[in-house]
Amino acid sequence: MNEKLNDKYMELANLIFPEIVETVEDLEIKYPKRQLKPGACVTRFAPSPTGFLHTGALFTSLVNKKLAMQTDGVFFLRIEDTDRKREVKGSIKLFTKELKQYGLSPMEGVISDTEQIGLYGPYIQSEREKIYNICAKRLIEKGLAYPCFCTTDMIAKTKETQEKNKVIPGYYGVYAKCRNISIDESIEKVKSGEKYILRFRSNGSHLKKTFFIDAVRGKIEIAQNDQDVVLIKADGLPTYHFAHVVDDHFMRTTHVVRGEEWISSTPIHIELFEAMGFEKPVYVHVPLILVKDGNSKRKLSKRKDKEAAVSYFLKSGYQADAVMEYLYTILNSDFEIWRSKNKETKRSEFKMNLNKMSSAGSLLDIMKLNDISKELISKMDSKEVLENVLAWTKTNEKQLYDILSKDLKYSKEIFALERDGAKKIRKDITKWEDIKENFFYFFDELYMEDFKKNGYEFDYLTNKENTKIDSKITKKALELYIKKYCENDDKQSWFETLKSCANELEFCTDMKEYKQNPDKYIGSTSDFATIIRVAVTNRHNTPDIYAIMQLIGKDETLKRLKMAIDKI
RNA sequence: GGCCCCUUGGUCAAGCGGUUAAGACGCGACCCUCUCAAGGUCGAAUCAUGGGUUCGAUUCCCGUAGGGGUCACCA
Repeated sequence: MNEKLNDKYMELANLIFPEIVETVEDLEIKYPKRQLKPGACVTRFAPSPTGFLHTGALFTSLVNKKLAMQTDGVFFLRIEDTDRKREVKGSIKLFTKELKQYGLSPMEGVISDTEQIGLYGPYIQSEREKIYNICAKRLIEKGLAYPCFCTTDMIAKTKETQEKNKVIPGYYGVYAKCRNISIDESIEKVKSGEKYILRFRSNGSHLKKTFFIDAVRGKIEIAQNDQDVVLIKADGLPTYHFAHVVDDHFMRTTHVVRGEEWISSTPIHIELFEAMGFEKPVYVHVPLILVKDGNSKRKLSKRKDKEAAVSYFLKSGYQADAVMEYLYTILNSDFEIWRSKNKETKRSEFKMNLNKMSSAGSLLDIMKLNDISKELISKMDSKEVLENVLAWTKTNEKQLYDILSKDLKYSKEIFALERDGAKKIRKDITKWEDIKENFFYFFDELYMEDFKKNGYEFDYLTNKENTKIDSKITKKALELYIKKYCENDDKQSWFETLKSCANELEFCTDMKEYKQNPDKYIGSTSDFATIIRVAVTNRHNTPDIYAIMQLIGKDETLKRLKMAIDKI
């Protein structure tokens, strides 16, 4: 009796896959276990080509690659393009490019839009149809998969009824119509050319528990899968679940690192691995990166959040390095402590520990990224800054690029200010996008542009509380200063001149004295300097004003001072 | 709604039965100072909640609440 049933299964399998002659055993030989040292982890990043690289995906890629690197394992890239409807052209090219930009290029698999390397390929799922079919055939032979002739409409109706009757929705048990038809009938239907898909015959029960050890969270206990999930869709391609099991087995993945949104479908995967007789990988479900939305948090959304695209950071002028450094702070809780003790050490030497990964999703903290980025840029010398700024402006801010390129020596000098050889390095560049706002006044063209747009920033002084400084005093100060200004002064005498001017107009040149008796004076040296500063740079917050005057030169300085007198 | 995951200051978080509950970002004050940034010093701010277990719970267990995830011929 049993033998007869087995024969029927074989018949069905051959009917469905007549062209498949290879077996699972052939695949085992073709894709043998990898010869790696004990403990080496084989990981992969497996995105679907639906657009750009997502920030959350960047994080999982990081964990994947890090895990492989620190164990002398392998990190490969596989493309999960089994949903042809959602495919966006050019995604693969973009993914590989963006991974590279962030230093996360795969060591194996898809390495560009035209190349794949490695012995476990093909690494694009649409090219692996045959492999899935071989495995599916085996499942049919074992009676663990069956053709389902239900239409999507029928299934939708069943679901509706289930929801109305408050039973768990899905294709399982008595609701799995095609599971329960006789095998002879199945064979007949296939023979007669009825359309079908392939479903898994689950033996699980949602009343029973299954469990797995998650490398981040520990033991996770969930109800067994009891759904007869789809294995092969109408278009002949597998669903994620089936492809995951087949691919990660034959690509010999040891650690499946993926976002925590996959936890709830893991029981399906477990059952599928067991049905195929494959060894299960270690699951590493990493936390999601969240974003604040009103009072609550939510997953970074491709549609709503610009930060969801990794390109956003580069476009804004963050360095990939800063983004990675930031990602490390959520990667392992003790990274920041390690970093404070190893300031100059490469991140690659930091040992990641999956136990120390937070299991709660974390909010993307732009302020923290800013701080990291600022710190990183402060370590560059002027040459490096200039190179980076040129590279960034070339594609993102052409006008500034052209201006900077005109006189590279001068451009380098403005970045050298309070940087090269300085005891206290100026830390005011967070990202390259800030450059224009911070340095525009070094260029006449941009200075005028800013003036026309915003006018002078003298309000900073005249609107201060209890200030005695008004436009009349401002004008007087500038008139006096322009007479005394001498471009050949060294810094010391420059400052003396400034102070004497200030003194003449009853500004206090002694800060302590001024603080004690502010009423006795018009303002302080600092206020006086601010008047000059605003006239020359149109900003009240700039680096050393003496140095700026030296750099832009006498003519430009005088021109701006005069202009200010005129325009106030 | 079912199931699962998560819960220490505004944010990232250390802690793993006894701590003055680290540190970082952010915030505030002061110092320094020609402004701003930086730097220095100091400060405000956290164990979601109710029950247990225990001599003792932030820590262990159970419940509750809140947040998140997931319930496709999408991944």
